[in-house]
Amino acid sequence: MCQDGGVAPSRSGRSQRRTDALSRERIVEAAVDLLDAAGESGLTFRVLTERLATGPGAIYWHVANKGELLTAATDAVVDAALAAEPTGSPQDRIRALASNLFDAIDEHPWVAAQLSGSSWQATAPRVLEAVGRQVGALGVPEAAWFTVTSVLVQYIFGAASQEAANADVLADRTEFLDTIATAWSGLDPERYPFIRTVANQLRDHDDREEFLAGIDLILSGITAQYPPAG
Amino acid sequence: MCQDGGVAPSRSGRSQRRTDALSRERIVEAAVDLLDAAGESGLTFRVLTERLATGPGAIYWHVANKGELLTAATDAVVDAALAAEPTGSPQDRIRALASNLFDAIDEHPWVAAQLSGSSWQATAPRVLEAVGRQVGALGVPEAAWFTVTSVLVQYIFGAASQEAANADVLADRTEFLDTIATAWSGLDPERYPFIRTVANQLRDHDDREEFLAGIDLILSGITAQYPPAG
DNA sequence: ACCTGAACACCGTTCAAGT
DNA sequence: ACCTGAACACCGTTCAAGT
Repeated sequence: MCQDGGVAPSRSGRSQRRTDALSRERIVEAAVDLLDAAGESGLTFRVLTERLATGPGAIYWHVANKGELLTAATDAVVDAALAAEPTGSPQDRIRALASNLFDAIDEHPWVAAQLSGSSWQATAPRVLEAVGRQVGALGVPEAAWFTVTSVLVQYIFGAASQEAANADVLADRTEFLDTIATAWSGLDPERYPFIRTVANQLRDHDDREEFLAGIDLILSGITAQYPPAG
Repeated sequence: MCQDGGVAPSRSGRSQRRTDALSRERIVEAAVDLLDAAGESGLTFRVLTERLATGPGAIYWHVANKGELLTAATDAVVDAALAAEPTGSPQDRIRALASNLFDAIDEHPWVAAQLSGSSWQATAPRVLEAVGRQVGALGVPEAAWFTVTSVLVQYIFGAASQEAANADVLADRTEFLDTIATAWSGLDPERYPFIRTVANQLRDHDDREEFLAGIDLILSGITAQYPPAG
C-alpha cells in the first residue's frame, strides 16, 4: 500500500512521502490500472482513494470529475498506441497503425465504450492525423482525404469495439468462439440461413487476421476509386 | 397517472389498448423513452418506477437487472431498424440497411455505447444475417462471406458510433462542425499538418453522405477483390 | 497550493410482506 | 403470479477545515 522506495531522506515520522506526491499523471495511471483489472465498474473514487492513500478531495483537486478522468485514461492508451512511428509503404504504415490501435483496445477493452462517447472529441485529432498522413501518401486526391481517412478510422474503431465486446464476455478465446458457433448452428434455419452457413467459419477464425483482411479490403477500395496516378 | 380500468373501445386516431398491468414490453418501451430523452444517465429505476407508477420490485419481477433492460432496449431499436425489407440490387439493399442502422443510432445515440458492450452478443446475429444475405447475393465466394460481412457491419457501427459521440456533445449540427473546424484550424501546423488541411472539408460536409461514401468505398473493395463471375 | 474526511444526494438491488 | 415500499450498500461529489 504505502511502499515508499523514496530516494529522498526526509524528516518524516508520519509525514507524507513527497516522492509520491499526488499528481494528475499518477491518478490517471492508477485509473488505467483499475479499469484494466475490472472494467468500467472497477473504477470508483473509493477504490482509487484507497489505492492512492488519500481522500476524494485530493483527487478532485487534480481532476474535475469522473468523466474527465475517463477521458484522460482513454487518451493515455490511445497516445501510447500511436507513439511508434510506422515504417514502410503507406499501405504498410496504415496496417501497422491499425494493428496498434486494435491491440490497444484489445488490451484495454473499456476504451471502446469511451470512444463512442464524448472522449472521442479529445482523441480524434491525433488518430485522424496519424492515419490521414498515410492516406495523403497513398496518392488519394486532397478533396477525398477526409472521407477516406474517416472510413479507415471508423472501421478500425468499429472492429476493435466489437472485439472488445467479445473480450468482455469470456476470457478463453477458442472456447468462446466455439460456444458462439454452436449457438449459431442451433438457430432457426428458416430465419437465419446465412448465419448457419457461416457458423463454421467462425469456429477457427483469427480476429486479428480478419481485422487486417478488412483493412486490405478497404485499401483495395481506395485503389479502385482513386487509382495511383500513372 | 391515467389508470384505465379495462380495454377501452377506441374510436379515433391511433387505437392504443392500454392495460394496467405491467409487462416487460411496457417497461422496455418506457426505458427507450427515458434514454432518448436524457441519455444513459437518464435511465434510473426511480424515474422508471415513477413513470410507470410502481415500485422497483415490480420492475425486477419482469427484468433481471439494469443491464438486461439496456440490452432489451438496444434490441428493440435495432430490430425496428432491420424491420423494413430493402429492395433493389444487392448494393442498393446494403446501402439501405446501412442507412437505416445509421439513422437508428443517430436517433438513439445511447445505443452506440451498448453495442460495444455485452449487448452486442444478443444483437449480432440479426444484423449479420440481414447484411450477410446481401453479401451472398453480391457474388462473394462463400469462404469470404463472414469476413466481408464483418467488415461492413463493423464499419456501419463504427461510423454510427462516432456520429453518436458527436450528437452527444452538441445539438446544433452546423454550429458544432464549425466549432470543431475552427479548433482544428488552430492546431499546431507542425504537428497536425493533415488535420489543418482537412479542417475546411469538415465545415460543409454531410455525415450521412460521408457515411454512404464509405459504404461505396467498401463495396468497391469487395468488387475489386471478388469480381463478379463473368 | 494541496490535501483530509465527514457528509449529502442519489443509485441499483433486495426482500418480507401484501394481493 | 404479481406487486409494494422500506431498507441496504454503494456511488460521485462537495466543502469546511487543516497544512
